Amino acid sequence: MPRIGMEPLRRKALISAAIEAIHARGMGQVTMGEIARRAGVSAALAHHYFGGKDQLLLATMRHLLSELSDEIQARLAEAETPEERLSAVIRGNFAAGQFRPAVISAWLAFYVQAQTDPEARRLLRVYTRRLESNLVHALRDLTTRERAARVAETAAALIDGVWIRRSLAEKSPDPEEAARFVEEAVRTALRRSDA
Amino acid sequence: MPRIGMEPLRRKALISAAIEAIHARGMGQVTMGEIARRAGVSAALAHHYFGGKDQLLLATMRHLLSELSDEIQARLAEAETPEERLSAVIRGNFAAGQFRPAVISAWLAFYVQAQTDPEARRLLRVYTRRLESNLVHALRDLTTRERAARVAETAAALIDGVWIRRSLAEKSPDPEEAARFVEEAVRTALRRSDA
Amino acid sequence: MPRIGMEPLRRKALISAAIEAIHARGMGQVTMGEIARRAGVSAALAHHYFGGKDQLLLATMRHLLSELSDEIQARLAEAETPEERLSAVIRGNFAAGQFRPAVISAWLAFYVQAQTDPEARRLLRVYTRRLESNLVHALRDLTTRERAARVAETAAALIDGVWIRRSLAEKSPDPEEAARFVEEAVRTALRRSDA
Amino acid sequence: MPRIGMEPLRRKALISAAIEAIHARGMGQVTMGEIARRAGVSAALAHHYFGGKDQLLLATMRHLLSELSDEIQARLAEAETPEERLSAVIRGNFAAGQFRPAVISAWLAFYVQAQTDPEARRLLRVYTRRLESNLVHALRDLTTRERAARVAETAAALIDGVWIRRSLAEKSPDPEEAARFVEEAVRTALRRSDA
DNA sequence: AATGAATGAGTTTTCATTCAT
DNA sequence: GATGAATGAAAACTCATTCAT
Repeated sequence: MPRIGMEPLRRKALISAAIEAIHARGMGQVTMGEIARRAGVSAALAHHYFGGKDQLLLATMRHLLSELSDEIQARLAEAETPEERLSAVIRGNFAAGQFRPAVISAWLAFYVQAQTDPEARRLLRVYTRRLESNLVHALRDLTTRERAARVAETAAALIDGVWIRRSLAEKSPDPEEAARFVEEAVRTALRRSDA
Repeated sequence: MPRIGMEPLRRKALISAAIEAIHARGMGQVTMGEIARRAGVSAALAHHYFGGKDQLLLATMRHLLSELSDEIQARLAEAETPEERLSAVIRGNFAAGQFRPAVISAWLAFYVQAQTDPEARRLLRVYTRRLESNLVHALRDLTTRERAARVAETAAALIDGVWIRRSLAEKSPDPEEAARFVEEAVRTALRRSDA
Repeated sequence: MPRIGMEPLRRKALISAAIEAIHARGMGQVTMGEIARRAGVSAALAHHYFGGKDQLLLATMRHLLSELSDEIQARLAEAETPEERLSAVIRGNFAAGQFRPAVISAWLAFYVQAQTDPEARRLLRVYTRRLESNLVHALRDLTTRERAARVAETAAALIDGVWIRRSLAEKSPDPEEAARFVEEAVRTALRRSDA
Repeated sequence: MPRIGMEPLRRKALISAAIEAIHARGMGQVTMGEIARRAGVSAALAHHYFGGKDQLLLATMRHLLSELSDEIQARLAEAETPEERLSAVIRGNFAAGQFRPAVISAWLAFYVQAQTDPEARRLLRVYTRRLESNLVHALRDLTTRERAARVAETAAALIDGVWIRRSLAEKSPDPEEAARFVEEAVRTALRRSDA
């Protein structure tokens, strides 16, 4: 069933399938076969497009990272006050598309991968730095420059921490509630640091 | 040359080897052979002792959980004031034995495992609840009961968040600095919530 | 962009590419993709033209056999004395077009193929018989009929033996020197058998 | 069915099986599975012992080369005159264990392999040099030193050439006849070179 | 108790081949 | 006529697990 111009669609389908498969089976157990089956293509095609399991996984993470970036940029574009910018960064991280069980599984797996795989680590650093830079930028007008860095780190840690903890909680994660929780905690840290 | 009384030593050696192997190869790639080789025994023996790969990995997890618990309990036993108890919980989480690259890799791997494996999830919940309970207990005398729960959650998220972020940073993690950072952030949250 | 009259050119290009590919990767590892890429066409087209890998390889063999035959016939056409005819056969086998590393690899590969593949064996027999017949014919006027057969076999063995040994030697093969060596050895055998 | 001390036996069985399989299927088509099945073991074991297909093939050739060497050395040990030494080298190359269709297939395949695989080429050089050295040594007392080198090369080419040609002949190869043919041809070359 | 030997089951990977355009 | 797309089938290779010793 070869049709022309299918490559981009197949690639997307494979990446989506990879996210679901990682969630369902766990990163350690996913096979190219499983992912390809979910995407409705042959394992051979997945290989043809991505070159191998590791590279499909990296492509998947690049995709998630870029989606996350888009979520945050879209919110930042509409933000007008410093408070809104701060909120945009936090809420972007808990956007509906991101804060889903399957995506969380992929992120955690990515953290693990980053421990050993240099390319994964590099990608993760890009995300980390971008988050920090966004936070520092938003906080610059809300406190002194020295405090901004420290509050930004607190905020980043809270985002990651809440993210992970919520993803392991019994009930399915509630993005709105999680974002609100982080926002309030950061606001608290911020007011305190004004004093 | 089997010697009597070797079993407990071999079990410990295998668990340590598992932690190192997870760090070196990544959870997805660890093999019984690799673990056994690092422990200086045959793969067949590792099998014999633990019953299988999954169970060896779970035993490793239980070991880490119990070590963490011990670190915290030891510090709590010496704490006399509520502030010291709070500090004990935080610092226990960043204890030298815990906050090492290999152990961090193993912990992250277990977070991932917990997304799909019920037994791993159960074990991780035990840790989560114990941490929360320890925190709430320490905070009870420092603020109102309602605020205690919220600050405890903030503290827990900060611990996990700082933990992960530091473990992925360029420079090798500094337990003392990390603990201090979390302590200060929690103290800030606490003072603010008094107001 | 199909153009008319391209087929014969493409066929030749594919056969040349096959020879190069066999040399570069070894007969066992050649793939249609590799050959097609070297010829600058798609694997599908190579398939279309030749009907399959085996048949492309046999066509390549037929091509080599026929080139060798042409080399010898061209030289025989110009030979006037029995000695010249003998020389023509020997030198034809070491003609520049034939005695190149890539072609040598292909020939050896075909020898191997001929061990198991009946069609390849049939083709190789044609070459063997033609060589013998050419030699016997050239030798007929130089010695007795009985001796001619024996010297022809010696000559044939020397041609094949020198061919293989030179092609595997460290230095790149020197056609002129190889041909002269065989010629002299055959002349020696011939003079001796006169006695 | 694991029994202790089986490794050397299995290795030998696998090498024999490889020789037969190469003959039956052709080098390009042999699979580890086929070889292992012929040896009565699992493909996994073949991998375990040899590390991969290429290495099994190299091990097979090392085995054949060493057998050939043994055949020649055994004959040389019993030879007393220069003529007997010369005969020992020639007949060793056509020894019953060597001059069998399956072994011939393996050798040819090895020649091909040597075109691209450096390790195979290295091994082949060892054989080539040893053969030449044996021949020159045997010829030294039969002619002048300068002629010895040239006759040795003729002899070596004859051995290889007859070997290959006989292996492609219709009738199954006759070692005795082949050896006699080469011996006579070499003797002829030798007598001539005396003059 | 401990291990080397052995394998079955499964995974990645490669390719010739086919098909729609 | 020519190709990119797609796949089935088969191969190499890996590994947890079992078994005889």
